[in-house]
Formats: sequence, C-alpha cells, structure tokens
Amino acid sequence: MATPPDESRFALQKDRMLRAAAQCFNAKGYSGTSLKDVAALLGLTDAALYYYVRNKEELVYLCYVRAADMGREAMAAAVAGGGSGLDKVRRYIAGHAEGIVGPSGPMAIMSEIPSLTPAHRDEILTLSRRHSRAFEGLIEEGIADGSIAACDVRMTGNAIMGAINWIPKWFHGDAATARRITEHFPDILTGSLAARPKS
Amino acid sequence: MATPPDESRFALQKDRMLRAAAQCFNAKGYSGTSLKDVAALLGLTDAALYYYVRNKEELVYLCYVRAADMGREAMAAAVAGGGSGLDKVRRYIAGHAEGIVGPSGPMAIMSEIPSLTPAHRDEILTLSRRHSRAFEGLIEEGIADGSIAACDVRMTGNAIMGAINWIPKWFHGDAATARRITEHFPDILTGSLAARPKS
Amino acid sequence: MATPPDESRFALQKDRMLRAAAQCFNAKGYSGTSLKDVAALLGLTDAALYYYVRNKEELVYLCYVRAADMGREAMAAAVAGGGSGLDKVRRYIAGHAEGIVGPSGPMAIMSEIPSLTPAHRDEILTLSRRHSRAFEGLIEEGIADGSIAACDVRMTGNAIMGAINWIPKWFHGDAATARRITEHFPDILTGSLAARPKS
Amino acid sequence: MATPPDESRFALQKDRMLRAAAQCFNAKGYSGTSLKDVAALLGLTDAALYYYVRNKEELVYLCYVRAADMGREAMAAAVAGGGSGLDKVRRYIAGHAEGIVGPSGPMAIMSEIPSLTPAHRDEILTLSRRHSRAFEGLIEEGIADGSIAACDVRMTGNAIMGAINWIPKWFHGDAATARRITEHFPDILTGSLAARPKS
DNA sequence: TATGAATGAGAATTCATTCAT
DNA sequence: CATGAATGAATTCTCATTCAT
Repeated sequence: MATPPDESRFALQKDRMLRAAAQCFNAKGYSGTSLKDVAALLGLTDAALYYYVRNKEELVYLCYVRAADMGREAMAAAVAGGGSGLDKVRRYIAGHAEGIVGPSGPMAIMSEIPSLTPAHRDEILTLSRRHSRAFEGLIEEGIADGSIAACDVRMTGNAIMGAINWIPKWFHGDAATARRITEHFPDILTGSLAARPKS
Repeated sequence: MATPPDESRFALQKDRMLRAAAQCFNAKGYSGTSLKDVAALLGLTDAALYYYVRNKEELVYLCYVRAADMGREAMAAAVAGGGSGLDKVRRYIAGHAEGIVGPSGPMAIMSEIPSLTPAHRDEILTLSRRHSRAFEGLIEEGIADGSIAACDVRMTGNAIMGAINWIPKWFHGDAATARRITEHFPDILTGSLAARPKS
Repeated sequence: MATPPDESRFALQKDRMLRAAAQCFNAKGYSGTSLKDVAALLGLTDAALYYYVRNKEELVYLCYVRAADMGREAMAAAVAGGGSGLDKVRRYIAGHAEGIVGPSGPMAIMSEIPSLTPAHRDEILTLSRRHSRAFEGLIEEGIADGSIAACDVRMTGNAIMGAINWIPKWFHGDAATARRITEHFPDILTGSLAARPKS
Repeated sequence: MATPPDESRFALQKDRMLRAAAQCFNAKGYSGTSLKDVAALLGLTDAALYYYVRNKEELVYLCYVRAADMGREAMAAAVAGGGSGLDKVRRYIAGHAEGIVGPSGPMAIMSEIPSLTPAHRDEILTLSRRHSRAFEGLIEEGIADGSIAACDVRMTGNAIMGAINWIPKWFHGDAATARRITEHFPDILTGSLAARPKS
C-alpha cells in the first residue's frame, strides 16, 4: 500500500505532508507551489518540512513514488477483478479517478517529471512507462477478447489518461462532483472502446 | 481571426511572441517559464519583451485571449459545417486539437487562470465558461437530434476537454504524432457519445 | 592546567567536546563548522551540546580560553627551562606546535576573534595580546643576552606565530608529519633570529 | 597579468568585485562572508553580483584563479631577477607579501580549497601544488648553489608560506605596517635558510 | 527597438536554538 | 542526559522589472 498511516509518528506526519504536497502540486504545479504553501496546509513552517525531506525536489519525487504505488494498486485491483479487458479498463479508470478525488488523499499527477533530478527522473519515468504499458495492455487484452473495438492503442491510452489527469484542474473538492466523476468517467471514457455492431 | 498580423511589423513580432510564450507555458507552466525562456526562443533579451507587453501576467493574459479566439473560431467552424450534433462535436474536437498540435502555432492551454489579475481572470473565466457552455450545447444538440446518447453532459464535456488539454504534456512536436492525434482523437473521444442500439 | 578533567563525568565530556570543537574550527573555521559537525564527532546530536554550553559562541570562547591556557603553559615551560632567550623561544615554538599537532588534543587557533561577543572578545584579546607580548619579550631577552640578532620584534613575532597558526591548514593528522613539524619548526623559525657573525 | 583593468566596463567591474571579495574572504573566511558583505563594499546589492558570477563558489574560485595568476607573476619576477637561490626566495617572499598588503588589491589567500566544486578544486589544487613545488624548487636551487643551508625543504616551504598567508589575520590595512611587512619579511623568513659557518 | 546593468521581492535552504519528553 | 520535532533568522539564489543608453 502507499505508505499507509500505520507506523511511527514520523511516518504519519510524512504521509500527511505528501498528501498536502500532492494537493498543492496538482493545484498550482511544481514551481507554482512554494514550500510555505505546503507547510501552511499542515500548520507548520516551511523549515519544518526539511525535517522530513531533503529537498523540494525530493518532495515531488516522493509524491510521485506514492502516486506510482497507488496506480499500481489500482491496476492490481482492476486486474484482480477479472472479466473482460473492457471490464478491467473500466475498473482501472474508476480506481485511478478515485485516487484523485477520493478520500485516500489526493494522488499527485505526474505532470512535471522534467523537474526531477536525473536519477529520480529515470526512476519515475520507468515506473510511469511501465504503468502506461500496463494500461495499454488492458486495452489490447480487450481487443483480443472482443470486448474492445480495434483502435490506436497508444492514442487511446493517452486520451483516457489525459482526461483523468486533467481532473484536478476543474475539480475543487466538493463531494457531489467527486461522486459524479467516479460514477460517470468509466462510462464516458470507455464508450468509444466498446465493440459494437457496425451500423 | 485569431492571430491577424494585419499590418505593422509590431503586430507580427507580438504574434510571434505570443506563440513562443504559449509553447513555453504549455511545456513548463506559468511559474515554470521565465521571461528569459520566452525571449530566448525569439532570439531576444527578456527586457525586450517589455516593449510588447506590460507584464508577465499580461503575456499569459494575451495568450489566453488568443486561445479564446482560436477556440471561438474552431467552434464557429464546427457549427458552420452543419450536420448532426455529433458531427459538430467531432469537428470541434478536431479543430481544437489542431490548434494545439497544428501549424497555427501552439494555442495556450488555459491551465493557470488563477495566476491572472482579478480583472483579467474574470474576463478569461467568462470567455472560458461561455466556451464550455457552447461545447456542452453541441452535446445537448446531439442528444436532442438523436446522434448522441443521453449522458452527464458536464462530465462528458470535462472529460473530452481534459483529454485534449493534456496533450501538451506528452506531445513533443513530431509531425507523425500530430497526425495521429488529429486523426484519432475525434473518434476516440466521441465513441462514447454516439447513440447506439441498446444491447 | 589546560585540560584538567579533574573529577566529574561532566568535566570530562566537556573537555572531549572542546577538543572536537577545536578540531572542527581549525579545519573549517567558525562559520564553516556547524554544531552538527561537532556533535557528530562525539556521537551526539547537536541539541545535546547545549547541555554543556549556552551557545555556539560560548563554544569558541571556551576553545579559546583553553588555547590560552595551553599557550600559557607552553610559555611557562619555555621560561622554566632556562638558558638564553633564543633557547626559550625555541622551546616555546616546540611547545606551541606540539599543542597543535600533538596528543593533548588539538588546540584551537585563535583565528576568529571577531566572532566573539564583545565581552568575550575583550577578554580573549587581552589574553592574546598578553601572550604575544610575552613572546616578544622572549625575543627581546634574546637580543639583550646576545643570543638573538637585532630585528623588528613585532614583525618577527607575527611571522613566527603565523607560521605555526597556519599549520592546521595543511596538516591533516598523520603522525609522521607531526614529528617533522615539532622537530624542524624550531630550527626553521629561529634561524633568522640567531645572532651570527657579521659577514 | 591578473585580469588587469584595461578592458571593457564589464571586466573592470568584475575585477573590482574580485578584489572586494578577496578582502572579505581573507578577513572572515568563505562561510563567514556573505554576498551582502562583498556587495556592500562595492555599493551594490547582493543580487547584482550574480550578473558577474554564477555562484558564490565561482566567486571564490575566480579569486583563487586571480591569486594563482598573481603568484605566478611573483614567481616569474623572482626568477627573472637572477642571482642565487636565496636571492630568488627572498624576492619571491617580497613579491608574495606585496600581493597581500600592496596596492594591486588584496590577493586572496587560498585557505578554503575544500569549499570549491570538485572540478574547480582539482584545478586550483593543481595550480597550488605546482606553485608550492616551484617555491620548494627555489629552496633546493639555493641548497645546490650553497646560498641556503640544507634543511627539510617541504617543512621550510610550509613555514614560510604559512607566515605570509597568516598576514591578513593581523594586518588591517595601514600603510606603515604594510611597509614593515614587505621590508622585513624577506629577512625574517630567510634567516634560517642562509648558509652560515658552523659555530 | 533592444540591451546592459541593476534592483527588490520572494523562494529554497541552512542552522543555531528551544522545549517537551 | 539526550533526542525528536519544530522555529526563526539569515543566506544564497532567481526573476520580474526598471531605466539609461
């Protein structure tokens, strides 16, 4: 699980911090977010963050690692649920959206990988690509099992992920909208995928 | 028209500048982009930009105005093309995507409206909302004329626009990908909309 | 005596601390040394040092007091040894150098008196000047007894003390070099002083 | 010559800056000197320094490069003057001291090489070692030609350089003392070297 | 028009210092 | 005694901005 709050005081605080950071980064981007912003959300001074993290860069990095963990979980759950490729894609979309608008704390959108240290960038890029591949894999599985119509898999994956990643730009935390998102996005984003009779 | 370099050398240069700025902002965000970045793209010093623009803020503002113009054009063209609501939606998607990856210079994604001056923010927000409404209007038109299945119009609009707005995050300028985008995005993003026989 | 860990464990620890601090200060200067550096050398946290000392400033101050004590001892020993002024100067040089490279723990070089509190600064400056005078006194004694040739006493004193005080900049703790220093410095630094037949 | 003030406005200001920086660094060390200190000496803001230099580190680095240039000059002049090894050593000492207390602006003492970037450190260390070798070479030359008595060359070199490098710690700019330094240091520091009849 | 030189505000980061435990 | 957690001040550094040329 993604650094679950079941450890020491230190780990708990660190996890709170990562959630606050993810929220800020999603809202205002990496360079648009000052450490003061994050700290304020926690009722701390910016200097206090350095107790948990070496760097601002390390802060994003850890947010992204956490996001990768959550993504992996969503993927695992989607696969574990069984069914057709389309079923898995829909379940994954729901899970991913849930990670962003749901109560497990906002999951950071990996939108600023270039801001990372080369070493961190490589690591995160690897995770991120692996994840995209896995998602595209689900689509291909659906095509193979007939639940999904043939399509440009890469573009389709990009479109779906983009629609989800863009959510923080217009979603501002109200529960009603959150429900609409998780409820409708799987439908909206897979309608095009469903194999259907030629008209 | 969106970028009418009608007469003077001034307007031409200014337009070049807005395109360069849009490119930078799309790639690295508002605060991630320094005026030096924009100026470098034009072969100028940052100080020179102040000849065309009062502010960095005014620079984004103008980028967004330009984007709104382009969006309006795309919308007008989509409507002017006639046909069903779905047809118009598809045409609009193509036009919007074209504005981002096409040769009319990158269109700025309105992703950082909060960075604007209150006055400018209000103005852009109005334009932006009006535009979203217009897009949702096309969807509703499609539902009414039977070309589009009933759906949560607001969410659907958000999803589609998000998928498009996210493009700059993964598209890095190669022509082949640009073609794949404009070719497939209308299909991918409207598949779910098409009315289809109840199964 | 300079470092008399006479009774309590407290005094012993404090003395260890002063030695560690002197080592750090000699190596990296006052502002270049963080309390963490000193603490690390002792296997403690920086916060722990505050049990022994009110201040970072007090830490240097105490180092300098200790150094003054050691200097006084070296001076006393040099004088107690008797002989000509030159003999005493040579003995003092050896003793001083020994204090720096020898096993009695590094003696702090008083190189950053301006960093001290006004009160402490005055006190240390007094000690330091008294000490320089005493050293110059030895030189004058040598001139008087004919063992040292006439010279600019102040400059000569400064040159000799400088050569010694500079040692920590290039000496990094190996025993062989330490031996070379204590063995040769008295010769090297007093050659110019020895009275010799007019050529 | 060491970045002589005969070029553009830019180079002139940069040279002024290096002199101011050297003065500060000599007085208070690298970490004890804030960029504000240096800037204040020039009547500028700290931010202005970044127009000339990328870094605080680059500032020291350039000071050291300049010092190395001046040292090389002093060495060249000492050698060019001809005469015995002892003559050259004396001339070098005078030249070096002149660089520190004289009007060519204070020459930075290379006392904080560890603060440099690895790359810069390597470069400066190379220059510095080469320079020390050259100086030791002069001593050896003197031993060979009989003008200098046999001695531990390395230790002797260290002692002499130390006495000179320590000057900024007690010299505070008055012309009278400056004269005493350049006048007496060659004598004081080479007395021990002069070959003399066994007593 | 455009640049060179400089500034001031803000951001990241470090560090001495405090205090409850 | 010693540490963990936090703070506030100072420092380095960036950047939009200005202005004389």
